Amino acid sequence: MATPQGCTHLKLRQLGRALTRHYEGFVTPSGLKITQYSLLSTVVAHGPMAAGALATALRMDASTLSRNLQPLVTQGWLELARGEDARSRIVQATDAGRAQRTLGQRAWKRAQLALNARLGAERIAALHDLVDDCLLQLDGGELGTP
Amino acid sequence: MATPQGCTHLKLRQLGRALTRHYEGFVTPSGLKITQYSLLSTVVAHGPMAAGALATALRMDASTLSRNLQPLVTQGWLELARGEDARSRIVQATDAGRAQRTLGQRAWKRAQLALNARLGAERIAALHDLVDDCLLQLDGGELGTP
DNA sequence: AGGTGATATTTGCATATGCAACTATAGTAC
DNA sequence: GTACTATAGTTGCATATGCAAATATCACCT
Repeated sequence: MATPQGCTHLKLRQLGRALTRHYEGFVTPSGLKITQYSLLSTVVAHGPMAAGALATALRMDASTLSRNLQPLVTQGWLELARGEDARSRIVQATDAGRAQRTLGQRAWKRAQLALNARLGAERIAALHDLVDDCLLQLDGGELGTP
Repeated sequence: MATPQGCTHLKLRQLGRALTRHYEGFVTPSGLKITQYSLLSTVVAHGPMAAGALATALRMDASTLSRNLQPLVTQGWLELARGEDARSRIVQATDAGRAQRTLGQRAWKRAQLALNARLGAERIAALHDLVDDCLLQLDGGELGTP
């Protein structure tokens, strides 16, 4: 029976920082930060969606999303429209946004393949499965708070 | 042969955000944010160390560390001293810092055990191993940049 | 219609993150 | 000993992150 040693959060953040450096090296030259690419790409892939739904999909606080959208709106890659419900904002990509996403996607693909090569595709696939499992578990009952 | 699907960085950040919420629920009441606890705990465990060494240990940019130290110095938990080399700053814990770390450690332990229970100790142990492997690989040659 | 509580988003505040440029010091070459 | 280079930290800038509170709107009840 394995007993985990050390802090999961710390380990994950360290790897996160390392991965950020890795991806930024490939993606930033295309004109997007990797976090911005994730956002833009999600909207393009999914189509117009309410801000709240986007935040939920990315498991991000709504206020964080609200601010993270701003640089992309300023660049003219995303725009906010009113939904039927006047409270909600619909996030949608512009033509320029779709074009930029295509650029970013190429850069992201190179980054991902380089990562697979560096760490081993098997290891990455295993990591993905494990992370997906954890996310599913955590999405369930929010019983974890004391 | 498994081919990884999706973006490793995005998955990891999503899990990171979820874990931050989980740990903060336990650790923040003790007076520290989880990131600050990691920093304080590392310094207490290791003893006085140069800022650069600490940044390297945490795989964090030196400028990020420099700023992250400030809240802890302000609280009187850490202090900066001059090293033999007048360029370097030695980071060390105060008595209050060691006491605060003990408090934080109890809270962290509860958070970690709750996480183990929630996700399964086996799964957490597997995740730790995988993350450690990745970190080792990435620390090697910085050949990943295009 | 008016009041009440729920929902969707944004703003205030504090912290985290990293790159590039800057400062200060050390080491080295001449 | 002065000039060049390397090293250690900090500062300017931009972005990312989340909680609590504020705002706007909706849904429902009376």
